[in-house]
Amino acid sequence: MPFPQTEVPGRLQAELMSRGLRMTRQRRTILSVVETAKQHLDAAQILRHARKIDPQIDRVTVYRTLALLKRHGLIDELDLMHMQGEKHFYERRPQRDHIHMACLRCGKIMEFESDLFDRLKGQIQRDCQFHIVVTRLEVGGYCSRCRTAKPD
Amino acid sequence: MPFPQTEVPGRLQAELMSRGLRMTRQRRTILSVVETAKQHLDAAQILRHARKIDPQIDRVTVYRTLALLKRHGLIDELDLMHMQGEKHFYERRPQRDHIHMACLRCGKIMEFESDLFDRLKGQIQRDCQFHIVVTRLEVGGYCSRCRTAKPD
DNA sequence: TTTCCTCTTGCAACTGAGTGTCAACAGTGT
DNA sequence: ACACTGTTGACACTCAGTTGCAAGAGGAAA
Repeated sequence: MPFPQTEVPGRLQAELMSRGLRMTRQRRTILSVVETAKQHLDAAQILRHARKIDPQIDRVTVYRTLALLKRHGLIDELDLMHMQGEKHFYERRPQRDHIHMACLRCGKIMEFESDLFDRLKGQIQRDCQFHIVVTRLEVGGYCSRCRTAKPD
Repeated sequence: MPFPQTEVPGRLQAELMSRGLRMTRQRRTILSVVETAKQHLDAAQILRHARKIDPQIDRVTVYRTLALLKRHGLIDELDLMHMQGEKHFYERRPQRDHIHMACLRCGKIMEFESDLFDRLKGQIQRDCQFHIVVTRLEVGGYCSRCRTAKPD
């Protein structure tokens, strides 16, 4: 996911405010959690982190804030190939889309940017006359470490 | 999704039997539903269709059979950008992977095959030394009919 | 600073997809 | 037909996410 250090802290908050949305104590908390996350977090993990800062925060507020951020295109929702049940994971939307690769053996999530991916998106827009808002490319398989000993 | 008419009827059943799995009445029913589906169906829809053929069939059996087919790589599971809640949709695994495009306005699902997509997968395998088992590329946006009048 | 409007929150109850357990059942090879 | 073993159906359960509503809190205007 985008390195926290390459991002301006408070960017999500600034974006929401510039859109005229109310900046509440709870939203600030949840935004800071999402913004400083070092892995992909699901809603329950975001709630746990947020409660370390503000123990009163409710899980409903987390869901609502994530929905808000998603609606405004500020975060992306990932499934990570449903490797850990049906939960969804979240990450700040990066400058450039990337691919998520999930190792079916060790569970590691890897990310990959590619010109071909960018070109593929361009082809879709042109050939299908489809205006792309969001993309999600997830790949399941075996990472270099696990591929030599893959199951069944 | 792959046109039913281009597929050998009973292919899924033949595949499962060749893998030494028991061919029960219920499995035959569910397989035929999946094989002849004309759109992407979720588990509940597959159950409903299956019950028209065999009213005794239980939803647990549908879930178990879908899991079996998925485990054997005979069907793919789709999220279709979570446009209709959290349900998952299923389709026979086609010869060649394709991209799913979901119109955020009218809900239409379109499919697209692309050499660039095939090349991208090759690049991932090479550059990341990642052995790909399954891919899912879903795109959300606005189709040609809806793009002129897209919301907010 | 205080007021007031409106949006947001927390709570509780709910929904709906999917899972685990276990006794009864039914394929399949002999 | 038998017996072994994998499969099914019923039921209760889990867990992510949603809804409705009264109370609370931004923040713009006075």
